[in-house]
Amino acid sequence: MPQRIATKKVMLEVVKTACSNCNLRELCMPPGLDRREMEKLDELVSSRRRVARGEHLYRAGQQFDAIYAIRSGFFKTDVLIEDGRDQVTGFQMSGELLGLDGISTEAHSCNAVALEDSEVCVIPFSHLEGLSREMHTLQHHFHKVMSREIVRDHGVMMLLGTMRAEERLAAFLLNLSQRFTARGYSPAEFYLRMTRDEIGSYLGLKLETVSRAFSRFQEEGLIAVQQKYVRILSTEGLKKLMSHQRG
Amino acid sequence: MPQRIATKKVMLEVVKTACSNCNLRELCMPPGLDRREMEKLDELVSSRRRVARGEHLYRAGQQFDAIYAIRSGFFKTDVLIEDGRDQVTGFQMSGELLGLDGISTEAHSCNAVALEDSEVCVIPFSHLEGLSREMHTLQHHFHKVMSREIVRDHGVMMLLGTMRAEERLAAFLLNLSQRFTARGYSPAEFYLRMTRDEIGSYLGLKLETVSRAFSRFQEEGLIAVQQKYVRILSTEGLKKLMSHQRG
DNA sequence: CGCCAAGTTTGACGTGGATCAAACGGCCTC
DNA sequence: GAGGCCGTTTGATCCACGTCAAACTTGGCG
Repeated sequence: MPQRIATKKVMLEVVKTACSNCNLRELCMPPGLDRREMEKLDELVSSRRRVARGEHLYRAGQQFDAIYAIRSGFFKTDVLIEDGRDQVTGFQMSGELLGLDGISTEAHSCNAVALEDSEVCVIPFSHLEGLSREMHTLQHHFHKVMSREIVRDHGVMMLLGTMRAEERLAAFLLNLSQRFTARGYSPAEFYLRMTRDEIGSYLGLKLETVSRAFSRFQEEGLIAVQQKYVRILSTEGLKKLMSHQRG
Repeated sequence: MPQRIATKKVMLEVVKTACSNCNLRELCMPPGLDRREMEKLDELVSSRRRVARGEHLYRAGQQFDAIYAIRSGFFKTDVLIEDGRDQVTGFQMSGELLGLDGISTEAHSCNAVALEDSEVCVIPFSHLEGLSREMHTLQHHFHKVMSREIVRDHGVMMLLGTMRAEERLAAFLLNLSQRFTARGYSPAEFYLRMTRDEIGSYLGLKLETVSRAFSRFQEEGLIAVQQKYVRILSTEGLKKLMSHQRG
C-alpha cells in the first residue's frame, strides 16, 4: 500500500481505531474507566502493524521492546530447541496479548507467527510501564493479565502431564469454543486456523493421533468435522470425556 | 515457641533480617539499588511466616492478598481437578516467589506445600503495587520476575510435550543443579526434597518410570543416587542425553 | 483444466511408558 | 531392638500412542 498524505480523512481513521473506540475494549482494557482515563490509554498504542498469514510478528532472540495486542487475526507462538524439536506454546486470538515472555530477558523467547492475515496494536513496553505508574487501574490490569497467562500455562501443563489424547483434544476444542463465544462468535461452529500438526505440537501428540481423535469424535457424534471446519454437537459429551478417569 | 516481648533484642533481629541485609538479596531484588531505595524496599515485607514440612502456605481457592518470597526451605505447587488427578506445577527454593498465580482472579489457583521446614517473607500485594508505582526499578524487576515465570512454564511445556522419560529427568536434574549452584551449594551433590511420585507428577511420568530412569542413569555412570541423595557424575552426559533426537 | 504440493486420513505394526504386583529398605514409634 | 509404615526398586505384562506407509482431498498455479 502506498504511503498516504496525512489528510483529515486519515486522522479520522486513527480516531476510529483508538482503544477507547475499539470493540475489543472489554477484552484488552481494565473495566470501569472514566473518560479521562480512557483517553490516556489511547496513548498506549504507538502504531499498528499488519502481519500476513505465515509471517512472523517476532522471532525468538529478537530484542524485546513492545508487547502486542491482537486487533484481528490469529497467531501461534512456539519455542524450538537446537535439535530441531519444537513446541507450540499457545494460540492467540483477537483481544489477547503477545510478547509477555520477552520482558524477562529483554529478548523474545519464542516465535509468534500469524495463522491468518492479522493486525496488532504495538504497545511500547516502556510506555506501558510509564502509564502503569500513573494509573493504578492499568497497573493492576496488566498484572492480572500476566498472572492469567501463568494460570493458563499451568492448565496446559496439567493437560500435557495427566491427560490422554482424546481428553486433550476435547479440552482444546472446549477452550476454543469458549474463547470464540467471548468474542461474539458461535460457540459451536468454527474454523480451525491451525494444522493438525500444530494442534498436535500444542497438545503433545503426533498429527496422526490428532486426526484419529477427530475421526473418533465424529463417529461418536460429538462433533462434525471436515478439514478445518468444526461443529460441536455435544459440549456435554466432550466435557464428560474430559473428566473420565484414565483406565 | 512462646511469644516474646518486643525488646531491643527482637528489634535487632528484625533489622538483621531486613531485605537490605538479606543474603538472598541478589535473587529477590532488583540489582543496583542505592541506599535510599534499598531502605524503601525493606518496607515491602510486612511479616514472616514459618511453614512446617508438609503444611500448606496457601491452598487453591483461598483469597489472594500477598505474594511470598522464600527465605529458606523448599516448596512445591500443585493443581488438582475434580476427578482426583493432580499435577505438580513447580518446585520452589529460597529466593524464589510464590503466589503469582493468584493475582489474576484474586484467589490462589494452586496449592503451595512446604517440602521441608521453611520460612517465607509475606509481601502484601497492594503494598507491592504501591511501591512499584513509586519505584521504576522495582516495577520493572517485578515485571521481569513474572515474565520469567512464563518463560519457565514454556520450558516445562516443551519438556512435557516433546521429551521422553530419561530426557525429562536429565533436564530436571540439571535444572536443580543449576539453581543450587546459584545459591552457593554444590552443583553436583544435593538432597532431593520431593518423592519419586512428586517428581513424576511434575515430569508427567509415573513414579516407577522415574525410579527406573534413576537406576539407568546410575548404571550408565551418569549419577550416583541413593534414595533422596543425588550426586551428578557427568553433567556432560546428562546434557548429551537431552539433546538426543528421539528414536 | 490438470498438475503439484501441502495437509489429512486411515491402516498395520512397534514400543515406551503405564499398570499390576511383589519384595526391599529406611525411618519412626513403642 | 522389633514391628510397621511409607517410599522405593524391580520385574512381568499391557496398551495408548508413535512410527511408517500409502491413499486421498484441497487449493494454488501455470
